[in-house]
Amino acid sequence: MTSINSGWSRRRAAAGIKASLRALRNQMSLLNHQVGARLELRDVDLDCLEIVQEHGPLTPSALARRAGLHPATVTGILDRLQRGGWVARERDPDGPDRRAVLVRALKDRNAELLGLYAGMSTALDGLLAGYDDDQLALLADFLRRTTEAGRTATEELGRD
Amino acid sequence: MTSINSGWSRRRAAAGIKASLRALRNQMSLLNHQVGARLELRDVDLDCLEIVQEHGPLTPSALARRAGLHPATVTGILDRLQRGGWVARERDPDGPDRRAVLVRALKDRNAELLGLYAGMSTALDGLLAGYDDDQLALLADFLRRTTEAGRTATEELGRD
DNA sequence: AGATACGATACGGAGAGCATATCATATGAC
DNA sequence: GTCATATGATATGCTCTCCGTATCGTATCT
Repeated sequence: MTSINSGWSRRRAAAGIKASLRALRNQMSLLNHQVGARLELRDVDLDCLEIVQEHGPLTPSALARRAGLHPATVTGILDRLQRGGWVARERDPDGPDRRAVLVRALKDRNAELLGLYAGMSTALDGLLAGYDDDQLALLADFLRRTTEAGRTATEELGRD
Repeated sequence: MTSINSGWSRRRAAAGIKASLRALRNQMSLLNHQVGARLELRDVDLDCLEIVQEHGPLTPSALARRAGLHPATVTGILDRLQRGGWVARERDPDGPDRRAVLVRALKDRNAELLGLYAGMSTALDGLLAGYDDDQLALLADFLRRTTEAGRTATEELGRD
């Protein structure tokens, strides 16, 4: 009895978490859209900027692969990001591949960006204050592993 | 001493969670992008479809407000979603406002959509199996409250 | 009733995204 | 080495998206 009920309630709980995850992604993307509008950047520009900030410096083609975009599309995105002072294109004449360009995230406008996320950041601070250290660690670990699962799933869909 | 160290480590933990949240949003959007590509839908189409599925049926203008888009843009998005059989536009001649259109999510292609998310869903099932009921409840509550915080932050940026 | 506001969409222009071409550089076979 | 082929980044041109505005129908207010 207990095990049956338990299995059923766990399934419900898991489904609920998946739905919440979808809703969260959607809401955060809506927030990103507002932020991008203030900065005159497209959603995809912010997506790419985030990749460069987290995984950069990298080449435009590596960025294109990671973002699932055509290399020519990335050229246009980088033009906008560079024009706005968000990234720099670096060519290294002494590098191993002189065709390659390295895209590096600049910090010049970080404060501005942080400012636009301030509302969310403050709300999160308040929310997180209600958790003890163990719970925070649990959340961090869950987010990290879910992201990793997302990366795998994305790559699987991207192949072919 | 302990309180100072504790405060400092909590701050680090909170910052880490915020960064993980950003990375997670980004990765899930990349996954969505791949899903959308398979369905010949733009990212924004999937965003809107999700809103309709979760908060619908609603009018195009309500959807535009929620998504932070121009009403004319939503017309085009709904054209694509309708053409693909994802939503239906309903006009109710007996409704309180005969100008209004109601956008309703259809279930016809739900299985197809679920299939594209299957990789992520399975990975999540495995991940969630490692948590007990209390931990699942903690995660669900965190996701729900974070989404709510995101909604507030988005609305604040959207006003003006 | 008339004036005004609002919902949805048509239309046109600016620009995004991408397939392809181009040019420079790398890599491999011989 | 030399030639052929592959690869990185970007230019070019085409299609489609997004959005400002106009339009049409309906609702609301006085």
